[in-house]
Amino acid sequence: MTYRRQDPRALAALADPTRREIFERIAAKPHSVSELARQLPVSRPAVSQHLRVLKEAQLVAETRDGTRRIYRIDPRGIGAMREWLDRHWGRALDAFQQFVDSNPERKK
Amino acid sequence: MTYRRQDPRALAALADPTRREIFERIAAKPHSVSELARQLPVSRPAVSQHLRVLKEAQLVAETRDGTRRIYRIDPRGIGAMREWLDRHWGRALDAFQQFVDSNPERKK
DNA sequence: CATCTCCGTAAGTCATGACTAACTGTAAGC
DNA sequence: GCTTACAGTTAGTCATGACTTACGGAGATG
Repeated sequence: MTYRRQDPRALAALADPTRREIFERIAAKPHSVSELARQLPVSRPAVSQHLRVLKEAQLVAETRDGTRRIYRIDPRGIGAMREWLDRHWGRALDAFQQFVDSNPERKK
Repeated sequence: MTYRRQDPRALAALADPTRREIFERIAAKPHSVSELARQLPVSRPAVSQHLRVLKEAQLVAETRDGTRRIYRIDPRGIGAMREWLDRHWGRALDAFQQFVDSNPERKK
């Protein structure tokens, strides 16, 4: 039951290459859905679906402008990811250092 | 063709919850394959396959001890992820700040 | 009102990948 | 040698999710 502790959904959201591409374009500059779809090799509904996932992961936020929806970066998502990563970063370095120390250095 | 730039495979590797669990256990302390399989609700081959993905993403490294393989953290994977994240972190904050500034604050 | 553009949703297809069972290989202990 | 624990690989099943087409709703413009 210690299984599946609370983890950033952002990790799974950014695993998909198309979604990463969308996210990076939005990071560079806010975009509407059609704008993104025009630049990408997927249909507009596909972009919509990706945006929903990114939004649920709090990686992007939506604002309306008439019938258009402008998507921009939401800092919370990457913030959560960064926290998760930092928790492991120090630990990883420690463990690695410990491994290096406790091992006789031998050249390949 | 600007599509699919070089990105850390670590992102996709850590998207799977089981793999994340394995990674966290290894981060806490080096483990052999059977040890991990005993603690998790999946079979040993499944763990083996997950470890291969984590190894390819440079998130874990393998050392032999007789017939056992000890898996420990490899700093390169999280390092690459951290770099990727940091590239977007500043940008996200800037964009968000700009959005907040350019918007009339109105109470909910 | 009619129409046009914007967008989300529903339904269905198809590929990917997470999993198990069965197998092979290797080191250690008898 | 035989056996036993260790672990990677293969083949096949099954669920997930990324994509499409078709549709429906909301806002602007005539």
